[in-house]
Amino acid sequence: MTKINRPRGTYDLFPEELTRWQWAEQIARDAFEEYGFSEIRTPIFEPTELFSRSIGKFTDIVEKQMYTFKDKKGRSLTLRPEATASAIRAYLEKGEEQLPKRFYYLGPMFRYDRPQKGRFRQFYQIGVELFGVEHPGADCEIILLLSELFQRWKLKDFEIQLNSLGCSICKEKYSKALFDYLKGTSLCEDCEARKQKNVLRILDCKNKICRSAIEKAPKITDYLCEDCSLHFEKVKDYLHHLKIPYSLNPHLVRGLDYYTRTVFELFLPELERGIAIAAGGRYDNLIEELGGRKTPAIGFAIGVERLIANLDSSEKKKSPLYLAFLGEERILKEVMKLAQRLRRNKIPLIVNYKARSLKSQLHQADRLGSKFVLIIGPEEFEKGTVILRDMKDSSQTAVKKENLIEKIKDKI
RNA sequence: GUGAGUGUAGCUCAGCUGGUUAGAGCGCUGGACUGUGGCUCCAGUUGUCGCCGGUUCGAAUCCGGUCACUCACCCCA
Repeated sequence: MTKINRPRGTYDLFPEELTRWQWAEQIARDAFEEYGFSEIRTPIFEPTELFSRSIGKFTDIVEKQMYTFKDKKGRSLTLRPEATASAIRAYLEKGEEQLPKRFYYLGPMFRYDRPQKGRFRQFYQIGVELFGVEHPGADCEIILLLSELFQRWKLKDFEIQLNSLGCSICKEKYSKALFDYLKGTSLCEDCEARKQKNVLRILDCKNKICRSAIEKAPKITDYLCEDCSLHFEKVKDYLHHLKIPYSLNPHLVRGLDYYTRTVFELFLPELERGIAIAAGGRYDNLIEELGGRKTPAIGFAIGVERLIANLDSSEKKKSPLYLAFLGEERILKEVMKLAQRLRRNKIPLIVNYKARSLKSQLHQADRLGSKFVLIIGPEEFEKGTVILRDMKDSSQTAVKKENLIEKIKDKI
């Protein structure tokens, strides 16, 4: 039979790697709870329209990266490419509750894209959403939380880039100004198209032609209305006050159309070609656009694969005990009974069932990383004892079965 | 979507410009060591040479196509 392989852009996680994932996830969960965020889990697929309406019809994500399919009744469904829209949908569907609301989530997202380093078709995001606080303190708190997380993950060397896109009026005004400014300048093919559909994205283009065209272009922060400008000043002020370093990047826009006012991205310097490892921003119009009341909101998402790839702490998994036996069936049965007793006392262990040389059993225990091995052979069987072998220093003692649990418990 | 590189044993890879039995290390199993791992030595074990087609007396090797993986562009977290 021919082997079946995993789909392109996906990967399998084995126990060795998962200990790092679990470590990182636990740190995130703890931090979120401390900041008053609670977990939310939403479906992995949603009506296609949820994403086309929120992310923006002319974004790459919606135009060419979604896993969209029809179910048996002909409904168009899409594997979620991100989670903000889902969180809002869930919040609205349950019935808008008292604000503010703080959610966090953790789970796989899906984008049909050519895989490469740090980019997968199924990838994990950890993120938070805060609904219902317009105050710039919320922006600061969200960025503080993000930076706190990276410190706890022992990645102190990050850079947070910050910008403000303003409200829809500022955005509109600036878009026009930028459009006018770019009239007559030649841009790359993609940006020529963006000019019509979404001018702001040109700021983000890495093409040399566009970069030089943009260099002297008006800055969006000069086009903010009084409220938005004040809001942005406050955010920066609070960040200073809390000593959270950031750098301003007036070219920072996001790939999703729903952002307003504060936007930010987090980079690690070691990461070549500057891909963001986490990003987020405010989306004050989105909840309304998805059918709710007008509700200010802000959030971020972290790319977990990119995060894990930068962790160096290799948390060691503790290995179970290994039960070896010598002789025939009745001794194995004795071992199985013993295993049952030990497990009931919460001692993790692995039983060897195959009657093979003690040498090979110890070899296996060594490979598995067991710190201790229990051995029962005919001799021990007769005497009602068990040999407890410490793999580290090769010392071993014969222990009466009755005392075994105690003995093991203070050793491990 | 565009471009480049790579597909040979479970893993990492060698195999020069085509030549007959396709190799090494690691791993795995066993032995030296009759009930004691990690070191050493010895033996054994493992292959549609990614797939399809072409050139040739002969293809892992050359050519075309195809698929997969990796990396970069693009995009994004």
